[in-house]
Amino acid sequence: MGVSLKDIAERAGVSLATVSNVVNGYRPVGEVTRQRVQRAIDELGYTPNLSARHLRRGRTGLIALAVPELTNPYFAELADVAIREAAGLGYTLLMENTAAERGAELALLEGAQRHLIDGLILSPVAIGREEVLARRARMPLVLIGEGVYDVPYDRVAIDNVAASRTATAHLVALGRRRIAFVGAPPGGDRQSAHLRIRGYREALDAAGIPFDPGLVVPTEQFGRADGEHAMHHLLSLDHPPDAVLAYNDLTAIGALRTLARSGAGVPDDVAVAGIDDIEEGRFSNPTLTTVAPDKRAIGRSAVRRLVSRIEGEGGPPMHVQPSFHLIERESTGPAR
Amino acid sequence: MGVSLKDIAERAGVSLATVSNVVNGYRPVGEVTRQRVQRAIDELGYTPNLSARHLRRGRTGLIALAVPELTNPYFAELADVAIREAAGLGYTLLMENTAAERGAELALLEGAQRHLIDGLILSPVAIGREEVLARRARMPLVLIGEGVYDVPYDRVAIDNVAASRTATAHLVALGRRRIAFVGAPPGGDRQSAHLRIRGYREALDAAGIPFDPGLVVPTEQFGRADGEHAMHHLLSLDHPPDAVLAYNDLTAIGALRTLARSGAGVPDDVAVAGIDDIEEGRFSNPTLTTVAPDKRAIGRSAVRRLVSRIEGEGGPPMHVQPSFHLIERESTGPAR
DNA sequence: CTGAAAGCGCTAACAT
DNA sequence: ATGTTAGCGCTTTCAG
Repeated sequence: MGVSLKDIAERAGVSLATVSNVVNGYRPVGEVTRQRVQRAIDELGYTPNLSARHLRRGRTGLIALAVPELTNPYFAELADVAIREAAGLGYTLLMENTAAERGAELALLEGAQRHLIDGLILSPVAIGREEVLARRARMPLVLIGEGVYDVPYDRVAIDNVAASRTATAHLVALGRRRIAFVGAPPGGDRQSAHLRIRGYREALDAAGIPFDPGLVVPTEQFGRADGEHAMHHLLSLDHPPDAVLAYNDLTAIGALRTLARSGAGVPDDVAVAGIDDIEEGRFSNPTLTTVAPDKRAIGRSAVRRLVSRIEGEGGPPMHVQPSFHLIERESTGPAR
Repeated sequence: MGVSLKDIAERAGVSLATVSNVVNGYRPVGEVTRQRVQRAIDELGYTPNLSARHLRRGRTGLIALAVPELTNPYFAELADVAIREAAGLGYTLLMENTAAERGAELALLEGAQRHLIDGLILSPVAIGREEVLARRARMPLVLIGEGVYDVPYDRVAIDNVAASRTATAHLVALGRRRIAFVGAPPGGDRQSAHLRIRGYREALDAAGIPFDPGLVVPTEQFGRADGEHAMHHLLSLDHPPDAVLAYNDLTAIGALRTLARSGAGVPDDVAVAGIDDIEEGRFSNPTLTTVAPDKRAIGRSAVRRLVSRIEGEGGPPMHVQPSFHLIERESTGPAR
């Protein structure tokens, strides 16, 4: 194997403990000794064996970020922020893919990786409040998104109702009256879709526009293909919508695709808006109006909360609510 | 702490070794004993402490996939495949972001994470052949992409010259004569861009089309914004191109954006093709013609090669060359 | 300020 | 088929 503390201790003519203290700085070390040790470390190219350290400390320095889809740009962008933040705090972040499967989310929740990671950031979509409440594992947990709410864990999520209301109000202000919502939850699960629909309805109510259930289209998943199919369905209606709010940017982009293919003008015939502000929407044709959550804040807060808990911070669970803002682009803009 | 082997051993009235063998199956265990041990494991909810196992075995079971950009869909899709493959082989895959920085690539190459990971899959873009040859670390290494070639390590990469040649030949076959290349390397580094330019030139030569250096546009990076700017430049030329091959799909999508904004017709006025086959290009407007590398094969081969080396496979370095194929979509299709 | 030594939980070599 | 035990490399008491 490689160079160990013992090698350094021998070379520098000191004890193991002293070398350890030079490395970790837990106790003061005399200047002369420190230099001798440091030289030995440099000469031999010592780096601590993390497995041994972890075994001894009972912690691994790893945390996991579990998301329903790795290839979803929203989560990729979030992961990017979270990885940097974790590194800055001395932790390594591991990505987990739950594939939006109940079993996977549950397993993680109950400590599937308990010996590998010190804590978990989970974006739950397939499990509900009861399952989180029934959790028995003690590993620190931070939830992101509004998939599960009102549980005794730290949580980081924007106000989805408000975000959705804002986007819908924008469509209303544009003079749209038949506003569809694409991306309702298939079964009845998927809490965050419910919240976004609630915001949508609130904005409709506020504008005195009657709610038409026929304009709310359920989708299996929340990808581009789902938006594409849902839009297809909407265009086949007797009275197609004049605007669409999609569950997220990805489904919105799918909708744009169908509209382009059908020859419908966007925004002239149909205005389209999404939620997430993924970079793809800044380059789509037309560019996509969206609600931008503060992804930086989400990623950083989630990691910070988790690390605080790992390092022993007590206190009641916190709910961090990062901000969001509407970004108007071509898909709801004036006619070109 | 949690439940340990010792607890199980006591509960089941057997030795540590026997429990270990039930868990790992290294030695046969009597059926009756096995059942007693298994019951104890289930009742106490035992899971092995990985740090201890790693310390003892001298391996961590972690491997890293280091890419220049986490938010690039190509790498996200690759990571998705690789994570699954690694899990299937009993390893956990860690994502590392080099941000295309020389220092980061070099550090990883030289064993920055040596005690955390058993092996590294690296997609080098900022370092060159010499730096890889000068490597002193002994940790197993697999390179992906053609950023560095002809080095004594396993490598997984498609034939970039051929891929690019194929795409260019397709544009030629469409009757295009002024074909631009967007995404040349800025400095002179970035080997894979060179290879793609070589393929582009070969196809031009084969068709008897003179090479026009003014149609090769360097870009800082290889993202959407870079394609957008490069296309802007091309449209400002006295004789703008009638086709564009982009370094990758992302830059191609940036080019599409500029073309849409300028009112140019795609493919009528300008045909556009990319390389990578990211899902985004299947939904862009117009949809993007691209060269699709076998990402599944790339991700799986890279992980398998690495794991083989970690587990002691010797032999000369292998070069795996997954296949690719052209996918014709609207951006080079007939006029709508 | 420094040293000695216990022990984290596991695997594997050696015994029975 | 099962048991005993050394030791992986580190941190952290307890002594000095």
